[in-house]
Amino acid sequence: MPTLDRIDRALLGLLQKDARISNKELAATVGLAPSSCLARVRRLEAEGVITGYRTELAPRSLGLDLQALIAVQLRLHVGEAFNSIGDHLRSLPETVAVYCLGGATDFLVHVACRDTEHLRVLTIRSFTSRPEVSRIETSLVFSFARSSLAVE
Amino acid sequence: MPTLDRIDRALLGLLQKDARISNKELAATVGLAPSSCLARVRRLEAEGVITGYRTELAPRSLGLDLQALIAVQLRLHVGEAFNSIGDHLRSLPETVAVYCLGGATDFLVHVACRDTEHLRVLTIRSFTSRPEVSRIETSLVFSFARSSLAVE
DNA sequence: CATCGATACAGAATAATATTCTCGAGCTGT
DNA sequence: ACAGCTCGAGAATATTATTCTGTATCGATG
Repeated sequence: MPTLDRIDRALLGLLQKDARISNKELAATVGLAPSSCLARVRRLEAEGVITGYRTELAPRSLGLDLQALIAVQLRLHVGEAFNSIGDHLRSLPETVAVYCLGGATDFLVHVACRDTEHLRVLTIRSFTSRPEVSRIETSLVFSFARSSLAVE
Repeated sequence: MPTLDRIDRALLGLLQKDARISNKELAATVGLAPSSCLARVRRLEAEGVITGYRTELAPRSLGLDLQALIAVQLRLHVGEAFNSIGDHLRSLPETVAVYCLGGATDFLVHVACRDTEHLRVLTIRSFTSRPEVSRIETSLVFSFARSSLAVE
């Protein structure tokens, strides 16, 4: 379990905001030499603190004008059903994120669709017609904002 | 409204998976010269198709072992309340993501906490004690997976 | 049908950056 | 004090990003 000092946290804060910041600028901002800075980042990657670098896209630009959250209740709450439906949900091209939850709702799936017809077909074909699924409830997403984790 | 051709989509697919891929490798994979490839990426950024490059961290590594979804219902459904509470929720250091929803729930907030005590204090101090908030319902997040948007 | 203009790409040249390697400083425990 | 360790700096090298220029292609127009 890695221990993160002040410099590590500064690096993580900067990288969260801009994953493509150059190592040189990163180093200058935290007050390290580029070589030392690079070693730190490599270590954070190797230790699993950094799990990936992702590019964020505007769904609108891809013709995905409609986002929804689909709450899923399973019929049987056995391990197998959780795994199979979980994998299925994650593999859908419309899926943005999948939450596995405690409580009345078993899964919550964030999806991005072209239009209401696309969403309608999706819910039927990939949700309610699955044998593990007992019922679903779909909510429209008006807006969605991601936030950086506090590293201090 | 930008139109994306086959190469643009290939670039977006690759960048989603690894935001730090080098322009050289990107170019080689899609079959362009580095200069042309860079021009495309710059254009995608300028057009707003690419909204940012983010580094994904393991919450566990930051000592955030407990994630929750907090469903928020407002007392008054007026525009002002939506804006003020939305800004507030987004600004919390514990916030991972904020959804503004249609339906019974007005906001759904994904938070990451150190432990149950942290979560308890958070819900009271930053949620139920806000005047705009009517009631909240907190669900434990067992697992959370993000997915890439389909660009095809 | 020729031509103008715009767009997109390639390739070379240059600037900037990443990466590796070696060295030395500071700590720790003996 | 000394060996062993960690961590960072700085130089050298390799790789990459970026700019610039020329050329081909396509579409519209006279």
